[in-house]
Amino acid sequence: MTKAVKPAAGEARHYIRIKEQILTEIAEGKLQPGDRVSSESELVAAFGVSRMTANRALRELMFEGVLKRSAGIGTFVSPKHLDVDLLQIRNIADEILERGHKHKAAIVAVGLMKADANVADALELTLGAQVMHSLIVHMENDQPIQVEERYVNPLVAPDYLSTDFHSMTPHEYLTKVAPITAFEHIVQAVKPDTAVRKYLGLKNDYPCLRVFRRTWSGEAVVTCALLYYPGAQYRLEARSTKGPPKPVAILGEKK
Amino acid sequence: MTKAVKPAAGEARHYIRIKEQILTEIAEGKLQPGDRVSSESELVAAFGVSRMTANRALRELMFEGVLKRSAGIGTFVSPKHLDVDLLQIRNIADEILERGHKHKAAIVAVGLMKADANVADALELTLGAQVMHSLIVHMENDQPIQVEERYVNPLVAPDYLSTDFHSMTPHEYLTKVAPITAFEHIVQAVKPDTAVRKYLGLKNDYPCLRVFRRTWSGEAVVTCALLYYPGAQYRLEARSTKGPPKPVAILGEKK
DNA sequence: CCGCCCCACCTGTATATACAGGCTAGCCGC
DNA sequence: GCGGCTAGCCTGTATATACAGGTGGGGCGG
Repeated sequence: MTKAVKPAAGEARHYIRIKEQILTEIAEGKLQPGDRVSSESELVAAFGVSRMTANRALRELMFEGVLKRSAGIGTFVSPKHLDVDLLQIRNIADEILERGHKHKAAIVAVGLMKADANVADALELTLGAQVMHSLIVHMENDQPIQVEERYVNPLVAPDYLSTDFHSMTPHEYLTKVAPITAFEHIVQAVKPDTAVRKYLGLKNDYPCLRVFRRTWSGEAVVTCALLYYPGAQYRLEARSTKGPPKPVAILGEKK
Repeated sequence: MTKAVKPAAGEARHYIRIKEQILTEIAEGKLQPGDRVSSESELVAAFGVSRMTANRALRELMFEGVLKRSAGIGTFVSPKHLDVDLLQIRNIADEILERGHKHKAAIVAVGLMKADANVADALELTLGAQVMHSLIVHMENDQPIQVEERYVNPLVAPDYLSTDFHSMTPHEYLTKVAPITAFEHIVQAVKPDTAVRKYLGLKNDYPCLRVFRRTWSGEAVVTCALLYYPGAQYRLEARSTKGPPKPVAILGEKK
């Protein structure tokens, strides 16, 4: 018995190394949804850890929705759920990176403009006030997956326009400048207009989720954004006091 | 040392009992946000379990956002259990009545059926278990505005099928029988299939919001519903501490 | 050939123990 | 009086071990 010792200082914890390896293999496609993952005892042999450590790695990945486990059978990769959101606003770049893919932003337009009635209303500014505007297409592995049109309140984030959106998403920048204290989402199914179709490379009648999102920081509206997701899912959950938020079953296009 | 033994058959697992007690004390207000929770070794003494078991209970509650922990200091109740009140599920009949319109339900199908894989998974029942099913079209001023296909867990609401859905919506009945403690929504933009198109009287390529909703009452899944809304909006908001989420501007099909 | 039982493998839970490292209060020496 | 050291409490991680209960396959007996 090799009496496996604590990881040397600076090394990642054992259970984290196991989680990372499994996540890597999923990201690289070596493990596909539905595939069987190494059992606890196989991980014990492979990593030289105790079963409790392997158990913890797998159990946490189950909590996180990555794996499904059932006693007597084994551990399996969950069906991919690209959930756009879960009650907190997530950064699309992070989500893409978590899936092990490459994020790129194509900047279509950035500049100043005068608020029309809709924009002024949404940002709670007066008609004709100067607002900042950006139109960005987010790509996952060079495939467009989100059109983001954003209007920003210059009183809250005056330096917005000088951000390098290739290295930092608008959302990332704004949450750094002004932490979100409230948000509002309005979700609709729409037929995208020709411009959006072009950006996303969609056929004519492909339905899109359109999310209209406003965020506040204290009393002020920071920004409103129009987000178009082709065929995406938009997920949220909540619980009142206890209650178990369980993983996800999709209940597909039944029959 | 009392050589604490496995819990007797039927009893809840030790770590679950600890979690439940803490959650109960939070629910009853004995523990307020920011309060210090018993340390692992105090729980060891109080429950007669090993520290690993107490650790698991606290760690999972941290994962679930209920507690915050920091080494050397202790474990504390997290501020704010996200504002679920704002995210309440509303009854479509009430909404229609609030708009001053007339609500009517057209009952397409009601009955028992065996759960297929998708339904069993969603309701957390075994494959082939009997579930109750209903398919209802909701009308606003005789215009169809929602298709509601619902699967109900008979263990929770055995009398579901004998409800008169003309005078009470399924949702209304179910919330009376089993108060909701958690829910999950998955929203997608879809092209509805021919059946749904027929019920809603839609043209071919009209995009629809499809909401897949599950609700829990305690540990049990009460129901899962597939809701189709033609061109509807689906709105949610939340705030973290204060922050004013104001009414809505739509920022329509701009340009 | 069919059915039943048992065994091998898997996860779920629990225990006792150990070492690490963060944090704080209090003591002790200068 | 003040600064530094230490003891004690706390969480974080890891190990070896044990028993439970679900699942499926193979072998054996009728």
